[in-house]
Amino acid sequence: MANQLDAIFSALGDPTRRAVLERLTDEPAAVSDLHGPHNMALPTFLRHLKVLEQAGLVRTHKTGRVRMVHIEADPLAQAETWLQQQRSLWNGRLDRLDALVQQEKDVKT
Amino acid sequence: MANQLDAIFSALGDPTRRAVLERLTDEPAAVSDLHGPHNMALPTFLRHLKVLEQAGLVRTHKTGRVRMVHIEADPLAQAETWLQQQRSLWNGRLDRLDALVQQEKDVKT
DNA sequence: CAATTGGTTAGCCATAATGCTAACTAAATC
DNA sequence: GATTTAGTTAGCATTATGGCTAACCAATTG
Repeated sequence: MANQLDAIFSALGDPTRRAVLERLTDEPAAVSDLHGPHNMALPTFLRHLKVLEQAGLVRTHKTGRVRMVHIEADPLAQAETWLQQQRSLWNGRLDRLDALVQQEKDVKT
Repeated sequence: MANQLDAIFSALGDPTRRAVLERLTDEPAAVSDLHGPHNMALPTFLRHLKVLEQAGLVRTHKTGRVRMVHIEADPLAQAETWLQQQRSLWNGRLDRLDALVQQEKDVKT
């Protein structure tokens, strides 16, 4: 995937993965704990985790036989920034439209 | 796809589609104009547009033989809201951690 | 040290996504 | 009315994604 944003947004485009992130905003958790509520085989679930990890959205470290997973705020912020930029450009456009309308009004009076 | 967010985030997870949206924040455009800068066959590009449309990110209407495409702000806002919620929960958690640390300090003094 | 627990690896299958070309329709223009 | 232009539809090939089972390793626990 070319862009970092590709990986981030793609990762977010799956309900299982978003649910994992939602859970992780609360506190870090072990792989099995995260797996618990999701009705799928563990290896399948593990691959979702790997997608999140490769997008940089979570990090993990293993101690003993337990792997702990914690959320990483930065990539979420990146995604948010892109969206905000779109909105601000969009708003800028609306402002310019507004200005045009004003101009029209001014001409007519 | 279960959730609306699935469709939105998945659609955003592709550089061509994000580029189209970036272009459309400026002003609406015809299909061919949008296609111009992208090095792919028109039918392929059309399918990207369809993905954006099904996610509600753009709307189109055809007049004569030209189909105009314009951006739709709402779904972008939805995505942004989800990200903001995650961040605010995350911040809440940091605040609680902070409180714990403070408590520790207080106990020690 | 045997059994359990937590996680991992490998391999398979089905479906969806992304790219293409070829052939077509319908509107605009010459 | 013939030609060009804008878009559409159909069909094909390749790769990515999301699910599974089976077999395995390594750390705990009994």
